[in-house]
Amino acid sequence: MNKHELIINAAIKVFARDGLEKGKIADIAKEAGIGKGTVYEYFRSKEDIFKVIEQSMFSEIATEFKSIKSSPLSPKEKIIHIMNWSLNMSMEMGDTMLIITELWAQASRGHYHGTTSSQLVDFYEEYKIEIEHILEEGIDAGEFRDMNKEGVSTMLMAFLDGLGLQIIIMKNPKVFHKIKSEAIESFMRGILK
Amino acid sequence: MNKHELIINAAIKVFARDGLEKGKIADIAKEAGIGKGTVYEYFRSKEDIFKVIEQSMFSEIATEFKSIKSSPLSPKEKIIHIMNWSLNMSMEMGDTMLIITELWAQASRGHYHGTTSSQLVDFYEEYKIEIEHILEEGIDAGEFRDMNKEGVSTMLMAFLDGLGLQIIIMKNPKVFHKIKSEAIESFMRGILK
DNA sequence: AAATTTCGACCGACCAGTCAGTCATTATAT
DNA sequence: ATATAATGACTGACTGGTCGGTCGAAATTT
Repeated sequence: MNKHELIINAAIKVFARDGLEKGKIADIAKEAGIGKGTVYEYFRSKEDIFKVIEQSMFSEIATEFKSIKSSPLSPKEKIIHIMNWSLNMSMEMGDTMLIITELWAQASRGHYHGTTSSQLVDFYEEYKIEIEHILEEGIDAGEFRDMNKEGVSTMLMAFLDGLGLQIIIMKNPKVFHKIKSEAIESFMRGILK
Repeated sequence: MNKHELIINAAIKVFARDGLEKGKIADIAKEAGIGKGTVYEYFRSKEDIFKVIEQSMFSEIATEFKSIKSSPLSPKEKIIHIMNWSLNMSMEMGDTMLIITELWAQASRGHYHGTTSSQLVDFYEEYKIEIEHILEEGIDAGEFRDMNKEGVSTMLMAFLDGLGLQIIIMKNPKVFHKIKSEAIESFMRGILK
């Protein structure tokens, strides 16, 4: 297999298990079945490896959003689709999802270190606006009640993050298949006309 | 001031700024205006300091819940009260709240390290049930629609966590005062009869 | 009330372990 | 034979935790 990818997959496993700080380069190398030095043939630093993982998560989300945006679904269907997709992703992505909590922790420290905007913050800003557009469409189309769009958009993202966290933390992801439909139902009731 | 408390306050600041791993004992000591050795007169280890902070967060929440439970509020009012209180806490607690993301990251790694249940997981389990009771009361009283109580309870907690995260990450907490009422409104619409 | 002793909170130099990143050497491919 | 890739022993910076020593205050003796 392509070494680059091999290292990334090993790193995802190790970071998910031990976190970004405690996850050792030596362990990533071992997990990938290569020597430690070889890791540095493909990546400048540990930070660099993490950045690539982060990037691939964001780009997967970006791709999905683009496809939703250009789909012929109604606003209501779009929101339901986003919720379904996001929750399925939380349930299926396993190790990669675990890394999101690392990103949250980093972003929360952003205040202090003058890192005015982490990539994650930019991400939230961007998709908040995307969702606001969908809500607007829905209001205009008479599907949704009138609402504070920024509020509801923030809510939806908060909601998906929070459920993602529950899924990651709790051991029994099967329960969530039952919960998912209730969650979507309940959220939609809150915004439908 | 009481040294124990002095150290804890300094540690909250340092952990919020740098995280549990990168936050140095030397910095905590400097922040507290004492020598490094003195820190170890009051705490066994860095881990120990963190545990105390964690504990105090949990006990604050436990106290509030106990008071809600024994209050004469209607189920609907109880849920609204919980949402208000939780979101205000996220907005006002500042540094202490930043530490919650560290807890999330730790808990998410729990899978691997056989730490079958972190204190955080136990916490979620417990309050999920508390909320289910309130929902049940509300259904019986005819205030709430019939619902999958476990699903909605999980949802509510996910929702509060997610909004807490948004508040922590985004720079402008003022926006949330506006959003808060919309969030509560929208959630309640989802479960009211 | 002055001198002496005891006490323990406080301190920071030090130690031992850890780990990211380097580089001389070896293995492999061309 | 040369170039390229892979390696892991090595290094140096870093930091959690230790411990012998300091010093002001409280207790005790004179």
